[in-house]
Amino acid sequence: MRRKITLKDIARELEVSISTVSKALKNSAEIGRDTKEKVQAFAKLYNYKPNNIAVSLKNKHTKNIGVIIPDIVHYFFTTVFRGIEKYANSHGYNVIICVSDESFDKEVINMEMLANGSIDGFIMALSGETQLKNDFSHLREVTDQGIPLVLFDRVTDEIQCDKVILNDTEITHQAITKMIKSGKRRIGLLTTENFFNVSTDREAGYRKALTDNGISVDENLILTLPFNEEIDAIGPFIDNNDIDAIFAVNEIFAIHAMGIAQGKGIKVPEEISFIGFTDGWLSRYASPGLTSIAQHGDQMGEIAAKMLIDRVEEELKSEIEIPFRTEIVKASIVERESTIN
Amino acid sequence: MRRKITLKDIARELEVSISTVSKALKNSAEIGRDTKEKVQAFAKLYNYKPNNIAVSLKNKHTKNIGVIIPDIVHYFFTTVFRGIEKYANSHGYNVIICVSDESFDKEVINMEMLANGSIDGFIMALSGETQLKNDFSHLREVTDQGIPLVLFDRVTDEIQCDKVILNDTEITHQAITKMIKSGKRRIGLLTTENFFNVSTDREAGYRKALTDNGISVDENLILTLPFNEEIDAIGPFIDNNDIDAIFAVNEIFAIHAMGIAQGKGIKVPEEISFIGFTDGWLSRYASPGLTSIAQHGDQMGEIAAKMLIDRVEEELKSEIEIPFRTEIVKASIVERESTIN
DNA sequence: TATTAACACGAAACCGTTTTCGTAGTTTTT
DNA sequence: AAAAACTACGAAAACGGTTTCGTGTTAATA
Repeated sequence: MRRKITLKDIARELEVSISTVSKALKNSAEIGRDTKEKVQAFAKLYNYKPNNIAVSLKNKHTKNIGVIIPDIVHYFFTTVFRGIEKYANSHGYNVIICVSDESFDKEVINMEMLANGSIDGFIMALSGETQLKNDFSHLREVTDQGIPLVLFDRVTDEIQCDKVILNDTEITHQAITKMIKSGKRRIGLLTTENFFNVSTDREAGYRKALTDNGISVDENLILTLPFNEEIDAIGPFIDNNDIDAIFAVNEIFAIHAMGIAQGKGIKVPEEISFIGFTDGWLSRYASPGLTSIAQHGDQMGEIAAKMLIDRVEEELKSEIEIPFRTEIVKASIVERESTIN
Repeated sequence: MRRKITLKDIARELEVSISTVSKALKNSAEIGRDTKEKVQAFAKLYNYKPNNIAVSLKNKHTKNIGVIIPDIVHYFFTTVFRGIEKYANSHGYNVIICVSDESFDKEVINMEMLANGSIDGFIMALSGETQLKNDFSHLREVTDQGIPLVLFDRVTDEIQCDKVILNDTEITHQAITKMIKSGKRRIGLLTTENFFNVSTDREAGYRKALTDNGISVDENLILTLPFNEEIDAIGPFIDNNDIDAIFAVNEIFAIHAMGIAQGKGIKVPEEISFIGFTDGWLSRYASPGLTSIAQHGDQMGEIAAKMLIDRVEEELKSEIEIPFRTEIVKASIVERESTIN
């Protein structure tokens, strides 16, 4: 079991000083040709790699970024994560990921674990509980310390930082308009408790699309489903409201509702059509295929990672403050067979 | 922008030495009551938290574990990850995750990035390319350095380390036997190139189940689908072979095949039944629901994390070598409507 | 009262780097 | 030939902790 070789080992072996070795390996002009070659050859031979931890301690930055998301077994978040990881890795950064599990406490604990030197900055989407409690002191704690933070998707106006969001309202407006254009009038909305900023935004798009098209909003057509998977309400909801289309704020609700409708023998999309948020595996492989809103998670992740890393590296070299930005990713509608084209 | 406070700051402010502060905060018996209380109060007031990096450098372990998986937008891997993260977090460890994207090179690069002090050990599933090339030198590199490694699911006999695997052969045997018991005789197998150990094992279970039940294996009933999503072959495969059941080594293949069969108007499960590996969202929300093999990813992840952390912490306190173990997780069959009960 | 033990704390080494600064020895300049 | 300027390298501080060991004070023992 070969132990890792250090600068000190090389220095001792080659009878030069540690500083000489360090400089030689960095190709410093201070060091003579022969010494450089000797050191570099030796280092290569013994496969020397600098110890990341020591470098981090010295340089005061770790090349790690912390990601905190509410859930990992979730299509959208995994695609965002993939985008983050891709961008980060190609820029020499590693990603430490923590799952808050929609819990405020876990979110706080995870942030505290990472905020003590482990990472150069955070990328996160707020947990459900955090949005519900409306308590962001842990975020402020972190930004006050000068640790860069990028929020994505589940964001808040309470915190001044970089953000990446989707044009939720707009894309919902488009989707609902599309349904109306295809002749639908009694369009149901399946949504979650509106402490989620995204639910609120999507509902706003829904309402505006209806009124813009001269249809008054029937509150009975808006079904708020609880946090857990309590979805028995969908059946009666469809039956009692003469519904001819359903827009759902997530894939699961949409697929579920479509399954229930099909079970009742209602024809999709002629009698009832469906659109759901998140263009994931379920939408793709449902039968009929589910028309859905592609959130371009990979793109959101890459943008978030770029914003964060740009800020981290800017802060290293200059003292000028970069203003906070909010980038908006444009969603798109992926048409499949659950809607009338 | 308050900077983080250090031991040195506290020492200066309280006019004691750094070592006294350090000991006081650790409640060392060496330090007097009054001094301890003074230091602890001050530390609490200014929210002192030790710098992780400095502690890591000193202690030579980081409380980080590295996870390398081939894909993140993938139900099974995310559940394993969730298990790892849960166990690790509750034991004070953070998880750095890298995605190899089924690429040998990325796997190597990721391992090298992390193997230089960033982590105390690895948990990984081999990339497709690695299994194809059969080149595990990067793993050996790491184990030779004494860095603990746990392989899960996609493993290899070439490397001596802890492993967590599924009883692939056995559960496939059970599933196929179940199909036979329900009257099926022409059972198709949808599989991938057999450089994946899991594909090989599952195929072995398939073959054995048939012969054990007195059915000879018809090689035409085994369809090997390529790495990408080239699945046009499924339609003709069903048509030409008088197939009455299909077992697929993953969820996507199964769902796809079921969709194609339904498109042809073949009745599921009466005329053709389906079982797929991975009990994910697709299986749950397909219509009819897909009978599937639950791999208990959370459990695999927790076991892997426990094996790794146990080994890391054992190595800290004693020099005795723990023998390598292979834990086998028992899959189970989740029955839904795509099979005859 | 002299000796020993217990107590409370500080100095310093150490983890593995990076980086500033000082200085022999050599070369160039005048 | 003396002064100035390079060249090539080493010593040492620093990053922020942990830990060993030494020591001055006080309390207990003989």
